Amino acid sequence: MAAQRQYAELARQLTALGAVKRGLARIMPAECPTGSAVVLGLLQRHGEMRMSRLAELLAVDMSVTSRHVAHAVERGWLERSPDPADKRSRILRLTPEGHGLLDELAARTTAMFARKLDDWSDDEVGQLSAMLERLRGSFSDCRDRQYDTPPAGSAAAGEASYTRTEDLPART
Amino acid sequence: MAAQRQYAELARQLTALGAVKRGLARIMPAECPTGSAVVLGLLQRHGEMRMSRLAELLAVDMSVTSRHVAHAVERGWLERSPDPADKRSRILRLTPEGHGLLDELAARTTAMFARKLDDWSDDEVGQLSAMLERLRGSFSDCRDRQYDTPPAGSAAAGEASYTRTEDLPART
DNA sequence: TATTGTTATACTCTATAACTATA
DNA sequence: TATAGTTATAGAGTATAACAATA
Repeated sequence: MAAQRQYAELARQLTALGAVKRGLARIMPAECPTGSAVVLGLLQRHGEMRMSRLAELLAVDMSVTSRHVAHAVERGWLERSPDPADKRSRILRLTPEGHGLLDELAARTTAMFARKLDDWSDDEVGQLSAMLERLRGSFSDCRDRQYDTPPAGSAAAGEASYTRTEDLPART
Repeated sequence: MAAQRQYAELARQLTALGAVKRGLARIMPAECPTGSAVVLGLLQRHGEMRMSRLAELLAVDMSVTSRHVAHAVERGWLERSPDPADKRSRILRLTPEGHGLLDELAARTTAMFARKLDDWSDDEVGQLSAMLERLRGSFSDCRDRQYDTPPAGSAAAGEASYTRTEDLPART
């Protein structure tokens, strides 16, 4: 539990991160907006998966995911094959072109960070990543219930995943 | 200087921050998008100023700043008075309504963070803010010069402020 | 001629809602 | 009836370019 001033400061820092994100956006290769890059990155990290799983990892609505994926498919970076187990679903998989683009992306981001963060130690970069990871976790946890008494043995902050905005618990 | 893997991880964490920012966006009062909130916050923190200075603090193009300000002026949260020293400029100043909205905003963000980050210590929140501040600094520094030899006594990373995209040093 | 600020246009990311196909 | 995914539409944030007024 921190003081109000600290929360205000954190909010300011977070909303001011736009410049950093635009810095990342500027180094994207042609035809590849950040959205595509993130999709490819998740497929690289987690392997092939279905749309719904990807939407979950992206933490955006599935309609958004669908568009990002369509963009990448049109450019040959990934393919959608039918899921034999469920004909409604499609399996997403990186193509060789997708892997190639990922290599290019890694090279560019590394070059940029190496330049911008040349006075950051290995450890400091790691600490920032870790804190951001934790921050994301704290926000996606279901700490939204402003109901006073969480059911007895409460696992209130347990697993909960939504791939669609409608599935979210009521906002107020 | 960190390893490539760490840079990739940092890039991932940064691009995945959307969910957190949307969390903040959701608690905004009616008619008040995050853009307005940030503008008001900067005026509260730094006092009255001109458009160009605000654009600099926001780190966005002045055309964007102009729209955010117009939105806030239309709703009575701030006023634009002519600058006696330069008839091209306008001085921005918070109105009482603007101050009132800022109070409301502070209350809402505090409530949200207190709920979401209830297991973060005061110190941890402070550390994250500090690292984000430093990150922003590292990115706005003019470390973009990929020209090999910075002029002798180089103050290459010195003061540099742009309020307009056109004013930026060539991108490649 | 350069600078301050505004406006018009376009692009990216996102959500909501309506729809199709399958379970 | 519910779920997986797509598409159409709209809103927020941003940049670029053209413009007006002033320096």
